[in-house]
Amino acid sequence: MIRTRFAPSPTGYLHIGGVRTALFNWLLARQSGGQFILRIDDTDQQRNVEEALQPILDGLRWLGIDWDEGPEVGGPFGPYYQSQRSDRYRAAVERLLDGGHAYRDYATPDELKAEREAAEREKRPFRYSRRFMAETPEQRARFEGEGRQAVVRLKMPTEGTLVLDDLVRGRVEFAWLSEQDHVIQRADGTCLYHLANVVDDHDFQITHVVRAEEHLSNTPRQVFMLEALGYPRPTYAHLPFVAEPGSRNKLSKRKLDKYLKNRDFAQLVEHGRKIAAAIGHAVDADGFNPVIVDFYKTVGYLPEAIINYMALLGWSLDDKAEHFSRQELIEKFSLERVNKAPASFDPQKLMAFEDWHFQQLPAQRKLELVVPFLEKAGLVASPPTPDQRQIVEEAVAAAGDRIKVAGDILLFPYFFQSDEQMALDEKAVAKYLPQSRELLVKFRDCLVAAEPFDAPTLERAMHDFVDAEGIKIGQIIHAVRVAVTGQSVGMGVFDTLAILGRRRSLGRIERALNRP
RNA sequence: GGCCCCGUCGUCUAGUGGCCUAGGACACUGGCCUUUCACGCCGGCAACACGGGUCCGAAUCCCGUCGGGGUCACCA
Repeated sequence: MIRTRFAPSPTGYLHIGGVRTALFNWLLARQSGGQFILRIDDTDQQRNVEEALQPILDGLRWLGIDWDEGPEVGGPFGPYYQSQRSDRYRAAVERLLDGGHAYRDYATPDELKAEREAAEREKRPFRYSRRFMAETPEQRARFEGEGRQAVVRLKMPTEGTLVLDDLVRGRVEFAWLSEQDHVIQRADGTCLYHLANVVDDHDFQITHVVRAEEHLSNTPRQVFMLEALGYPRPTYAHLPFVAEPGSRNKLSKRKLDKYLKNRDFAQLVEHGRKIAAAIGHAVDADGFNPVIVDFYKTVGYLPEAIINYMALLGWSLDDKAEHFSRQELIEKFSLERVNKAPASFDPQKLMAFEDWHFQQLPAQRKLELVVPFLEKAGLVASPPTPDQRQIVEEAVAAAGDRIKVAGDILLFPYFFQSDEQMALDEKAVAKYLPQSRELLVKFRDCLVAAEPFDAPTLERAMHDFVDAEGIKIGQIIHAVRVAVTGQSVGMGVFDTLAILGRRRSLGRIERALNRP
């Protein structure tokens, strides 16, 4: 029975790199009929754990990464918050102390710092001298008499090597000598992450520890602890991390400004901001950032597209397969095929996956996804009237793959705006309207006469008009578009006219003609 | 700096000694379609970090170099 876990800290946001780690853990559990556990690493007691956790939980749920045990669902091994498990950790510390695998250390931070600096000066690797180690009551009494306070440190071995068989890394060796006597319990009695991690993984019966590569170097101390505690060693798999676009550095939420210098990244952000602004969502740099999952949710990306893209960031099935459904990923995923090298996040490729997945959707589904954006933007009633629904349906169909993200419906606001509300792109107006004025006046009559007022009829009407006038279609079609939509780009003009209907089309042309 | 990890087109990757004059995808780019935009179609550019071995034969194995990253907290 495979049991995996994802252990986020309540930071207030779900990092895209975290998603990949969670996904791989989830996939592994789901494909084997095992369990995926969510544990909250909140040992550095913050104020608003619940508040800082909610976006993470929401993000995971939105992505379809559900957990069998953890916050909000409970489970037989709870609590699943590290802050509520301190007695478990203290008991483990006691056992480590009793077994001689850890010791109380009374060195002050300054004394420690001095040792570190001395080692650096002499250009030798630092290793704590254990000068203030206390293993007997007498020693403790003496140090405490000096007013010192104790932390608990691991008493790491000084010889031999640890051999780790990592599912993605292969065989990795560490010399015990180069490991530090890490602190596992602070002077105030609270425990540190590594200890908590080992205890929890054991308590929750985690069989496979799948986590980011940055934890590889931390593994020896964890193995030391779990062996000292008599726990079985889980199977480890250290994933390459998700890197910045065009670099090998770890992707970081705080470096958005730097990423914005990357053209593709800037494009993605700009596209997102436009949509977010239209629906009244705050677009400040901190809360609205493509490194965070919430960004995609806000803009209307498909969770299955993000899942698909993330799965391929460091994993592949073969030389061809690109598009996977959730179910296919569950069936095909394997840690053996996870890459070792970091994979950098490519906004354009994500968008390509989004596009593909969105175009797979049936019209009805697209409609459901798109309507909330129009509602939030105040372009349709909530819920939309039957007439509005009709227009949305036609617009989505006519837009075709121009809508890649649900929020892209806002590219076509003019269907839902009154003539007065519709914004005019002055540059487009200046470019196409003046020289086509006369033609536009004449073409108006074709629109009056067209029967029925649908795209094929209108197209025929325009071609007849063009033939009769002896002009090129370009001399009239752009003017019509600008007059009717206010823009120079968009979906097919005839579709646009048909969706707008005769009355509104004529009204807008009239309006354009009457502009000073 | 010590220790550990990593190194195939710009990016994600296929590749486990001959099928590789290195395949696919995204991006870029030329053309077609369309007098918008998007899609689609056809074509192009573009990589085994470097140097030594081993071998009849190396992107694939070994050694070294270089480069990148991670980690060395009373953070997680």
